[in-house]
Amino acid sequence: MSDAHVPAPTSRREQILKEAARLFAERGFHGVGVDEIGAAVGISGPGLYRHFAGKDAMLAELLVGISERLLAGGRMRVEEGGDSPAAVLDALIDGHIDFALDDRPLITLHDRELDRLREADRKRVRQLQRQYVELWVEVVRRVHPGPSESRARAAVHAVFGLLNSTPHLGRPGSLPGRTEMAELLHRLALGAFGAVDAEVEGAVVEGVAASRRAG
Amino acid sequence: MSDAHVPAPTSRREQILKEAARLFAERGFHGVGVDEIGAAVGISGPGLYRHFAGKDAMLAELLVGISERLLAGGRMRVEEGGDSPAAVLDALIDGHIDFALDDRPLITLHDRELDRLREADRKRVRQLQRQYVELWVEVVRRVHPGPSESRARAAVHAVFGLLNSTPHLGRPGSLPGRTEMAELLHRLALGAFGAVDAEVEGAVVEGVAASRRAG
DNA sequence: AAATGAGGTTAACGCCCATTAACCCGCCTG
DNA sequence: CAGGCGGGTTAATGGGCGTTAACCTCATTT
Repeated sequence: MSDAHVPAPTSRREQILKEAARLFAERGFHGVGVDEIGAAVGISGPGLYRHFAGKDAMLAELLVGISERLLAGGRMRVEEGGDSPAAVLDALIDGHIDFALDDRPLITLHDRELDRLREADRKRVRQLQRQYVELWVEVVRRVHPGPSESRARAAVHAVFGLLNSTPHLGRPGSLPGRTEMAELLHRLALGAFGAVDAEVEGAVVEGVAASRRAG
Repeated sequence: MSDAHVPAPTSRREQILKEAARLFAERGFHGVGVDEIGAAVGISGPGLYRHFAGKDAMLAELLVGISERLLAGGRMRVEEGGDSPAAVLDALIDGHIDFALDDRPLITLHDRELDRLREADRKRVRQLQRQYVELWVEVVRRVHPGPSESRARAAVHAVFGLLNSTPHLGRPGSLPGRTEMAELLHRLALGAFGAVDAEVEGAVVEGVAASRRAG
């Protein structure tokens, strides 16, 4: 999970990153000016250059950071709950939900502004993302051995979309609070995964039966 | 409002919109220049202003257009298959999947660049989106009467996230082809909705039982 | 007490880019 | 064949914005 338990210097740097993340998520990387970011932390304009090489550097640090933390968290959960695959999947889902609910701006940036990065950073982020996906795919396939790998991977992508849907919410009040939301998302994710190999009543789909035989 | 109901010449204008959509989705609204859009359709630069009032106008027309078509399509399906709620939900899901799979750029823009619109257009788009969501909520609640309205709405949002996940795909080849993908997404969506009120084995959640009694 | 450096400030520079001006050409109508 | 006018072109304009320069001021160190 997050390292919130460590007091953390909460230095300028981090404060800036936090505000920048919020602003980037709200109005897009190109849509927010350096002056705005500065204003958000009380200093103004080029003062940011004492802490970062430039606007791009902030985005890069944000995206690499989030990807690393997601992957690290996922690996931790996989190692810890080694007994039951289903329990591991539960843990992965909960972890991702915590992330989506607590760090909305970052989740948003994660798949919105990736292409604004320099080649090197972008490759690194993509690699981390891929590893995270594959982590999930392995666990999902242990719980649901039926479907082919490509189906499992597609399902994982889709469930990420589901879990990351919280940023796109409507007006507050029309939706459940955080704890109920977390529980609901968990259910939805499990329900989706469960449907990957389940035969929809009455209509057995060829591909599924075939891949199950091929196992 | 738009004069889209007129058959439409299918000419320049639409060609421009199509390319603009692609570019906006790829690099973001602020990330793509007018000259690029022009180049994509063979003319260059300010020639676009013979067809649109400005860059903003293109985005506005794209977003309003997509929202209107989604809502119109949804309403049509609801009216047509009036017999079984489950059948209507199936139709809604299929319709949305077709959209997500065929008009990826638009789906992306749909929830990425909404805030770049002028107040009036943005309000219109949001209203259309809300109506579309409520359409789904009603149908879902007919199929799954248990959960509260806010839960149903959250579930709909989440399933949208699931269905719209296709743009974020990895490298081609690691994922199923279009027809298998459509079938898989349909299953996942149904599985998710089915899990909204299903009691996860062993653990009955208070809220669900309560809202079911309250009907 | 002088020196240093971290962290700010405002002013200036320069590029990018949307939009506008001014001008052009070919078609279709009268 | 005159005259619009739809659809383009290139050049100019002007604002926004990232980045750099030059300068300031405390703390802390020596």
